[in-house]
Amino acid sequence: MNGIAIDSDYLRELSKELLVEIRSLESKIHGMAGEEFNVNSPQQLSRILFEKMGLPVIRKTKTGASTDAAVLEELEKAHGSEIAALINRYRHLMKLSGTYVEALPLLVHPETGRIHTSFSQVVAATGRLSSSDPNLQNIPVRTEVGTRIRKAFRPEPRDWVFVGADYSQIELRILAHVTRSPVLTKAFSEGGDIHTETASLIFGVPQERVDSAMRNRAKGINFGILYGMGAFGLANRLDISQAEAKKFIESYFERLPEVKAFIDSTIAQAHKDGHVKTLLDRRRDLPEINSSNANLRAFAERTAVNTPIQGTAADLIKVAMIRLDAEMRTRKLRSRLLLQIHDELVCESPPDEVEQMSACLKRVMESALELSVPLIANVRTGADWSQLK
DNA sequence: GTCGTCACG
DNA sequence: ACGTACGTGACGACA
Repeated sequence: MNGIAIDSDYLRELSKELLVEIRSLESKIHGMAGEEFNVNSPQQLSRILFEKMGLPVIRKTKTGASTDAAVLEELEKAHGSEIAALINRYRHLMKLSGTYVEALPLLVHPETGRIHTSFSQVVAATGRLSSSDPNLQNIPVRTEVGTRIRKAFRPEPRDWVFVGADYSQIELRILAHVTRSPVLTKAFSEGGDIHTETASLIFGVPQERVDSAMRNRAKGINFGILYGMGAFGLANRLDISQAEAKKFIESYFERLPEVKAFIDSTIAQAHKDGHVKTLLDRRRDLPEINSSNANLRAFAERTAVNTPIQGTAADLIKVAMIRLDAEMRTRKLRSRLLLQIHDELVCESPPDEVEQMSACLKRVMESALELSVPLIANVRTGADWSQLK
């Protein structure tokens, strides 16, 4: 209903710049391939890389040899393929140009001058919202060009300010709550860095001795736990051997036995009930949890572990949104809630309401549910969306 | 319409 | 022996 304003002129300028680089990359790629072809066609690209240039096939898809970003990276690193790096950059720019820079200005509503996404409450099986036409929950953020796209989103009127708030480590805090793990609880209560803490624990070194590689591995495990990973998945994600990954996982469960117990009991309960529930009793049926097909069954078991966590986070932020709306009405604020991005809320406020909205967001989000660990919401303000990070 | 790919949490 | 981390939506190619 509210919609969010974008600077279309700025995006059109950005578009021109990106197209110049895309054309230049394209002709370099054609030059190295020795012929013109459609770089956007995985089929044609695959013929060039694996047949004409004789590069090794790294992984297969249903229909042929994979050319995804990880494959191209490997071709570059391990086989010295210069064309691979250019293709990855080309793909990146095409993606951002086609999906965002070109598309968004066409979606500005003629009467409101804003972009109006649709949020659905009934698509995602975990209880998350989903956003479409356009999806404003997947606006780029991880790269330099991504940041420049976020700059196009501006408060309107122009002297207003974006106020954004995101939950810190919401899913791991929920894991701490549902497992009652003393180790996780202590880490979150003392306010340290959870991945460093985890690394210290599973590698048996003091936190000051945890380097970035160790922290990264611990981070991989922490996320993997939430997704029901196995050793193979973790090994791939962290680019380590399966045996090594297995050791990390064993070490993790040895130090955090309550997490292991939660996973096992959740799966057992799912087999009994045919469904799992979130903290606020949202239910997800798992019709394939007792399937005789091992793949389907394993998938359902991972889902059984993930859904109570992801779904509780979804419940939690919905409670916060309802209370925020109530507060805004009570206080007769002119500020508007614009976006929800799973663990984050983005609002726009007139200058004289920024302080009040910031405090309100923080308080409402942090008190949405009383868990056994504190909830932390970090609030930021900015003159465009890129400044909220 | 399906596939491969890739953007986000 | 096998496939292999959860949840989404959108794009271009191709049939």
